[in-house]
Amino acid sequence: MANMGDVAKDAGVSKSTVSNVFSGKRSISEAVRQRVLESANRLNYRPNYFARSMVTKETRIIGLVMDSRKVKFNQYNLSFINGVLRECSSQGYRLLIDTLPSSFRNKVTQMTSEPVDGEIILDPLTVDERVEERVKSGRLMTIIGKPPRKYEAALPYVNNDNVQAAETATSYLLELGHRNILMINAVKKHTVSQDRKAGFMLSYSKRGLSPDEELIVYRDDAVSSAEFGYRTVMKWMEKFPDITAVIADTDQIALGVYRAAMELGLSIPDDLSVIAFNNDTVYPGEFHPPLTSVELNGEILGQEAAKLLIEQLVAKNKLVKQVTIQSRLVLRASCGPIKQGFPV
Amino acid sequence: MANMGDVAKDAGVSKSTVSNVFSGKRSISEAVRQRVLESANRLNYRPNYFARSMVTKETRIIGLVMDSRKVKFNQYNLSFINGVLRECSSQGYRLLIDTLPSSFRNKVTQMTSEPVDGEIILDPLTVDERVEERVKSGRLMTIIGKPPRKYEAALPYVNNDNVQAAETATSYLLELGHRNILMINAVKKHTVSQDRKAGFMLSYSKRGLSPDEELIVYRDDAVSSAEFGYRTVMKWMEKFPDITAVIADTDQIALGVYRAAMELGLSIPDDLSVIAFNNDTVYPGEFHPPLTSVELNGEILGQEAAKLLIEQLVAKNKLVKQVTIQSRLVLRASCGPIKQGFPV
DNA sequence: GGGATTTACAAAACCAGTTTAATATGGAAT
DNA sequence: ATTCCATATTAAACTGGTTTTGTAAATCCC
Repeated sequence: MANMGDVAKDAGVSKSTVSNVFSGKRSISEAVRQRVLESANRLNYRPNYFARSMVTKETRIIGLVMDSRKVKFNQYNLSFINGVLRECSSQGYRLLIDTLPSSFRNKVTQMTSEPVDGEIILDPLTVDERVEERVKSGRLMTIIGKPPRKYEAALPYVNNDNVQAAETATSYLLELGHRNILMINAVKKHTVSQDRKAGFMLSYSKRGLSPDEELIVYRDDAVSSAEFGYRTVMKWMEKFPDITAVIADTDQIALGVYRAAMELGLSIPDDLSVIAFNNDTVYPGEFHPPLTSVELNGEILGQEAAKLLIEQLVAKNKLVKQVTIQSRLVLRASCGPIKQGFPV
Repeated sequence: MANMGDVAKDAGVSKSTVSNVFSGKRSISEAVRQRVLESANRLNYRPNYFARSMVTKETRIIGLVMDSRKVKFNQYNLSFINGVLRECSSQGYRLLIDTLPSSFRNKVTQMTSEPVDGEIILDPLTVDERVEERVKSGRLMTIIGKPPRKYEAALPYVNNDNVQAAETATSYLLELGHRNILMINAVKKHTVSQDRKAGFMLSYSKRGLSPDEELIVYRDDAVSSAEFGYRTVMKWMEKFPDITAVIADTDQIALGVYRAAMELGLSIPDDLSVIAFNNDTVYPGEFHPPLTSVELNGEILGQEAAKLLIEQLVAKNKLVKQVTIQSRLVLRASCGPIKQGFPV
């Protein structure tokens, strides 16, 4: 592979001239420019990515960091990624998926700086060592979701207003007369579950009510979403037969809820109302009856996160900015007023 | 940020000693090793990724190249990615998503070598400039799917046996007595559509039959999958009311087919049999009746592709290897024998 | 028309690592 | 005691770019 020196020699100019042709930083006469480009083309030369990055200290690569224990994107992550990707592509950044297990990364021989200008963190936890580590070494990042509380004021992030979202969903059901609402929440260690719980509680307390906290269930990430939704409803309905509504963490959970309802002979929405938080549904028309849901706009979140990060990268005077995307409740046909008359 | 020289000075050793501590290439006495590591830790030092890569000529990054016109992964791609990711993670490679539009990449000031050791190409086209370009500059790659014909013998790839898969699906329907089968094929310019067509035709011709070629429809990638499936069935059933079976490119297409069937008052499988090619279904239980499908194992394909690429990267004596993953027809409840008696 | 500024290019220093060649030390083998 | 060899360490060269500094020629300004 030809290098800059080879091209310089071939074109009969100095290395710095070739450099300036390719970086465009200093002016070069058109005649020389053409001669250099011609030589470069003949020698099939392109500037070495690393040599350049090493001295400019800029990689034009953004890292995407996910929970290091799982190495698998789900539907939920996919929407973020697509948003991030769109922004990266339009601003000329590449996206590096960071999945190396920390066991690997901590081996002395593997220990290196990360080849990125900044990173986007997915699925923040209430105590998150990925964040700790990056704060400590002063690396730039943006979080999708709410950061661990101790960094909430210090880090840029994009998030839905999850308290609000949960409150809206809960209030809708309360207004329909439901009182025993099963809340299938996100995984407990994820920050989002705290906000959802808060919104849920808030909605009750604003009406002078208080929910049975046993009806707040946290997802177990070892079980598949649909399966967890199914099992939870089957189990809880047995213990609390007066449940008349379910709020599900995702539409995939809701899928399991639907299946359980069918199996229990419960009609949706007559016997059971269902709402789900969701990103961009894959199969929007696949629920019968269509699923009432809180639209979370994952793709927008991803795009805004990338935008925010890149803004930080190019800014000289850093400032911590946080973006909130409002979600909205989309009414379809899976919720109805509570049945009057005798309980089942 | 501290560099190797700083650490060397702090630990009272030479730069090359520090280098060897971190690379593990030459032996260092335990006492010195500890001293260096301590200094490094105190100075919060880690070796610079680029400086190292520049001289070792190894990045331990794999590129994932998708169709540059679309900057969006679909469900179908997600399964590949997860497979690739799994392999990368276990072998210590990072994954770089390459989405920069060629308009960007071809600007002189943006022209650089790619910071990867090798690449995985998604959705190969019958004429594919991404492949051309990489072959010309001698870059290592592995393709998921069948390469353009002219490179079929020259490039490593992993693929399903798509001729076989299509033949199996078609034969199953022909054996059930169906003769007018609507084939909703992949996008025409994708190589996979050619193989699917071949298998479809082959199945007919083996029985001395020949299909109405008007019943082979190619997907339009401008329309969403489910929507395309829906529209196509609505349109074709009007023109060819004697269609009794549909083979769909993906399960998402099948979703649209189901919807169309419902709208037309056709019962599945009594009036219409449906088969889909699919990767890892997100909602396996979501079809009523459950969808008979050709399981394509996207995740395995992705993993094998990464394995194949990494194998190439570390091998001294290059050889072109191609991997075929057999798919299998999973019978569920969406196909049945053709109805006897009067046509509708 | 003479000084100031701009333009076009080159030489050398620099970025942060690795690799090579050279040297010192200690132990085993002859 | 001398040779041989393995181990441990270093100085210097090298990777392939960019940036700084320097300088000659061209253009600008009054």
